[in-house]
Amino acid sequence: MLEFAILGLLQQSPMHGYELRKQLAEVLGGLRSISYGSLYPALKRLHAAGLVCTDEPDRRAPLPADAPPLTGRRGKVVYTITAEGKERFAELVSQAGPEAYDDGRLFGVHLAFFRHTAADVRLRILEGRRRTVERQRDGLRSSLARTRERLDRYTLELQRHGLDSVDREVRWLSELIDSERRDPGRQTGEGPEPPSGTD
Amino acid sequence: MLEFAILGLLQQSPMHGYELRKQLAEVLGGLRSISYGSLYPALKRLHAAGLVCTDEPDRRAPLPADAPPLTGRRGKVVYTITAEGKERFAELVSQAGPEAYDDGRLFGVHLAFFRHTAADVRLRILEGRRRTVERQRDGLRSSLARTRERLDRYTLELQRHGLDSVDREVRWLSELIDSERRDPGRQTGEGPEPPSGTD
DNA sequence: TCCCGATGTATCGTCCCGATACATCGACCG
DNA sequence: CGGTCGATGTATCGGGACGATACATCGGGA
Repeated sequence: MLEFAILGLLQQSPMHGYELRKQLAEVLGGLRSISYGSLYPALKRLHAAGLVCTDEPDRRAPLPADAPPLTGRRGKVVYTITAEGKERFAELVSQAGPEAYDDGRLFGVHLAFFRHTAADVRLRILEGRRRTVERQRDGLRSSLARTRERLDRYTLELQRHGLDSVDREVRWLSELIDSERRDPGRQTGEGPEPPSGTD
Repeated sequence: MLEFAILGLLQQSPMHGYELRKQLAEVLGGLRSISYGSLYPALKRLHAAGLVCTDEPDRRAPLPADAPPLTGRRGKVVYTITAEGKERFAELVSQAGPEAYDDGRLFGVHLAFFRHTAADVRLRILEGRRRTVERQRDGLRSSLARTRERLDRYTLELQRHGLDSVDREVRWLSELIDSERRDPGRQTGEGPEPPSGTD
């Protein structure tokens, strides 16, 4: 998930971890920002996989355990996406497996990079997500109907509010889907499928 | 968090892990259910801490690494809360530190056990949560105002929807708080503070 | 009878998080 | 001129939660 988001951001321009985190928070909807404990390991994984590279020479690897803990100049590290990284990102964008629908955050990241996504894949993702949320809504609704008498006021309120939220999300997704259907080619931008290519 | 929820459920009646998971999903708002990878380690921690006990004799500990992987009868295990567990739960309920407000799930669990919670603590928790969500809302709102022109339609929609959600949550909390203020002693039930005790 | 799905317990590797430590830089102030 | 304070910036650690998976039991239908 995080890797996907990082690749998407680095595709736009090279960045520091710090900056990356801020952009990430912005893209993710502002409410939940990513922690450094997630970000740096993710960057390390991406670097190890050759999907990003750094301008930092090699001050990273050596450092034996007995050295005083990193009291050498620790400069900024700018991360840049590689050609493999771009390939991988395009792959992730176009595949959009069903796991993208269950996790709201992964869906959010996908949505944030929709301008890199082909119109048919966009529709697939939106509908998949709607299906997931609809299932949640139905489960919640029947659970609420089943347990209406057994539960106290607070639990009931919590479930009512939750049901209202998912219900609104379904409607929101439906609006997005409708608008997508009305005007499929809206702003694909730089997707891997130019509109002239009819496969 | 999970420990808190488990103790709260076991307080009502002893249960299997499987059953516990279903109840948990119900209490948590139905949308996100807990996985066994969380549940069983949590039960193990609680058992190690002496907060719950099992009816299972001791088929658990031995089993050296070279034995064929657990081909002995593995029966159901009923977990029961201990006296220490009840104490701990009452402690967690009444303390309700500020960390309860940041995490929506922890807040949800607290809310689900509000009938075990004293009225003043209830109010404190609700207001703390509202403050957290208000901050989220304000941050999101200003971020949206700042970036309105730079972002594409999809990201904007995502943020608009997110803002709408937190806004609704604030209003929902405000209604709960108002109703709580109007009628503080509503249904404390079995809280550790009987209404006659004026401290 | 035999298999299949629901029930049920348990672990593994992985991801993510909060807390923390450490380092650099500019600004403001004495 | 120097000091410190907050923003910027990199990095790790322990722990919690998750998905996937394995294993076991039991009832019912082909």
